[in-house]
Amino acid sequence: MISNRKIEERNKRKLAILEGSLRVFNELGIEKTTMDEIAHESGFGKATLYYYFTSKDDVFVHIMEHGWKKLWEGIESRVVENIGPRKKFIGIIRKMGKIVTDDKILYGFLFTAPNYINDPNKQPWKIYQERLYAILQSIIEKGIEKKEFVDLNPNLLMKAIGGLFHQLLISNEEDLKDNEFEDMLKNFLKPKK
Amino acid sequence: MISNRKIEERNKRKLAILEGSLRVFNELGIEKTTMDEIAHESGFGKATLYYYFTSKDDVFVHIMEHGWKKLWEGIESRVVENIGPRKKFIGIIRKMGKIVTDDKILYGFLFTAPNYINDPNKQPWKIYQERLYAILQSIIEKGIEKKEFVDLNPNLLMKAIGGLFHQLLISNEEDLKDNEFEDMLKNFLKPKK
DNA sequence: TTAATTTTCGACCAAGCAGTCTAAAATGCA
DNA sequence: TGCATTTTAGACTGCTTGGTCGAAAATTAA
Repeated sequence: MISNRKIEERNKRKLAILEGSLRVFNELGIEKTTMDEIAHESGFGKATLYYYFTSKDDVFVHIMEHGWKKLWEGIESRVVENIGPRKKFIGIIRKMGKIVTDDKILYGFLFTAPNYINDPNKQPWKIYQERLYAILQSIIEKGIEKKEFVDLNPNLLMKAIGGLFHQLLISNEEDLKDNEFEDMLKNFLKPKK
Repeated sequence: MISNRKIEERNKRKLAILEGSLRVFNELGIEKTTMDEIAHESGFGKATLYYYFTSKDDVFVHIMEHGWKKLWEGIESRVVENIGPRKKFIGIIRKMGKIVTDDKILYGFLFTAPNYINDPNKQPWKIYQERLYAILQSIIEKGIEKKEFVDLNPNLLMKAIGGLFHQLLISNEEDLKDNEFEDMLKNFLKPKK
């Protein structure tokens, strides 16, 4: 029999293992991290890791999925808001900024994680990633159409924003002021006269 | 005795090994690349690799050093040119863009290579990297001072440019037009009114 | 041609590590 | 309390892989 409390405790332990893994992954890189190290860091025996996860890959996949899902779910509601593309875009980016800066370790890892898994069928986080990109892309297109954004190849703007975002938010500078970021963003979106 | 021709041939072979390594590193990632694989790809026996390089780390270090050195040397002469910061900055960035797009495989690898070497004393490419950053940083500061650039934290602008650069130039899009890139850059640098 | 030097390489070795096995400890339940 | 289930873990295994060895092949110089 599987009581609800039991399941919850199990999930807590899974999470503890994931958090420990993340710390070690982050410090040593995925490949240099051993399961023994993860076991030590998260305070379980190695065999216990294999009780909760099927493999090292499995641990990695869970971390990725959790992070991307959280990011997607954080902005999901804003997608259907009935406001102009400029406002919507800035709103979404700011929300993402908050989520990411709230857990820099996780997202620092997420955004720089190498292609550790090769099999595309075993990358469930990609669903969320692709949704996110698709949404942003479509907002950018609308923004350009309505002359609220600079008139550039949307694909390119998307990449630039991605780069900006990545570089700005992953940095562990404390002096990154909210309004500075927004100024820069606005500068980006400002249509040419 | 060591004839000049001999040395040159040796260097050619070293280069062939480095090129083979780069291909494999790029395809599989550094960690998943085995010395046997590199040997196969570059057409030598494994032991021969160790005749030319002392270790896998050594191969990696040589690739990094070669790439960063090339980038630095490509822009070095422009640093002392007697022109305004705005022009100088755009000139340098464009030159870097050319170098990078001319060897996307190398620089794609360079810009995304994980911290494979931990010992900071064994990262000779950092010299070039740091010089490059320092130069750009100082030009940005001058540009802001002279009101030729947007008035933002230089550190932040530096990061954004890095992100832009990275994302724009590494993409293997063929439709990345020169003027588009420049427009975007100019938009970035345009001072607020 | 022959002796010295340089270059090449496959077989081998040892370390490190993902994943397994077995059994013990803890927990739940009657 | 005693039985069944769940959870834990250290020892072990087998494979992968960085790096070495010793000798053979190629090249050079006389």
